[in-house]
Amino acid sequence: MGRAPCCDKANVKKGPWSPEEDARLKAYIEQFGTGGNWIALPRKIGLKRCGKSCRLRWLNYLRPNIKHGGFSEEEDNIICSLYITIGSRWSIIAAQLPGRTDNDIKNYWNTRLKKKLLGKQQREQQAVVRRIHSLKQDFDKNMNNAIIHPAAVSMNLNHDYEAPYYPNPNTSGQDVRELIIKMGGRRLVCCDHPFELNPVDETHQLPSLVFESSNFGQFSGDVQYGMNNEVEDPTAGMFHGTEFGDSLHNLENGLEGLYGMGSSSLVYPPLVSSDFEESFGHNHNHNHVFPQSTPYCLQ
DNA sequence: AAATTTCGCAACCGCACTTTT
DNA sequence: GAAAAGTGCGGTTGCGAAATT
Repeated sequence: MGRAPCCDKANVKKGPWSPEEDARLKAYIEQFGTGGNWIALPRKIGLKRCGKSCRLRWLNYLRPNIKHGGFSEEEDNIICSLYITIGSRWSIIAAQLPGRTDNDIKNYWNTRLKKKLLGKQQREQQAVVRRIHSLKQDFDKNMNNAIIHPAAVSMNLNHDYEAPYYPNPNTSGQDVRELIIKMGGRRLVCCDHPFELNPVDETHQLPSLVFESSNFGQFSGDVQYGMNNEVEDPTAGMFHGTEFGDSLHNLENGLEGLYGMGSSSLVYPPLVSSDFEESFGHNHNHNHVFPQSTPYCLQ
């Protein structure tokens, strides 16, 4: 047996509200409140409307101090940051913006803000690619021919993205640290399984630098077996410690303290705020590129 | 100027959850 | 504890307005 309908659908008016209906609903609620029962409300005031429809009309349009349209830059930024953090939980987002309704924010996001953010991210992406390219050139010059790993070349990358950069195993942690600072701490990934990492994942961001223990082992394998995929198992040459262990150790030391976390698993910048972290938790999965988490700013 | 397409938004729908009986 | 009633939420729809062809 299905659920009983909340009202007699056949005898209920649908569609836009007339000014008379608005006035009647508003006057009643202002004088008597909702009485804690939306279903009974339309009968009491002689409206041929579903109780849910009355509730929606009141919450989204008639109640006092509602703002419509004219979203400020600050509101845009709050919505974007929260959407990135918690997704389409419009009621929670609306609770952060006095006078805004979840419906309004949802509509605004779907029709305008999403496009605005997307356009901004594309522009940023292009700027970052250009900047990183020039930084890499500097870095290469300074670091005595640091390598771009052949695995990065073999990744079928869209031309909009820059291949991940695998630092020379002899690079010191301090040098890497300086490079990261220059890059503004963006899109950094350390992971244990680089070949499982989809470079253009759900964040649509490619890590600029891939640091992980096996980079060094793989480099060793290339040295040992050649650079042209002669090695059947790309992870065959991986190893830890020994001759490349020191540079890995240096690298991790260089990263530690920079973002409050440094390990061979994942490095990412701080979250939007500690409040969000408290409220919604955060993902520590390995192989997961954490979205850039500084507040979005659309100016 | 007319026809067509796209956009913006109010309102509806269905479902999950909570409260009441 | 179960069923019914009520509430709240997110996704979707439909329609008028604006933009484009």
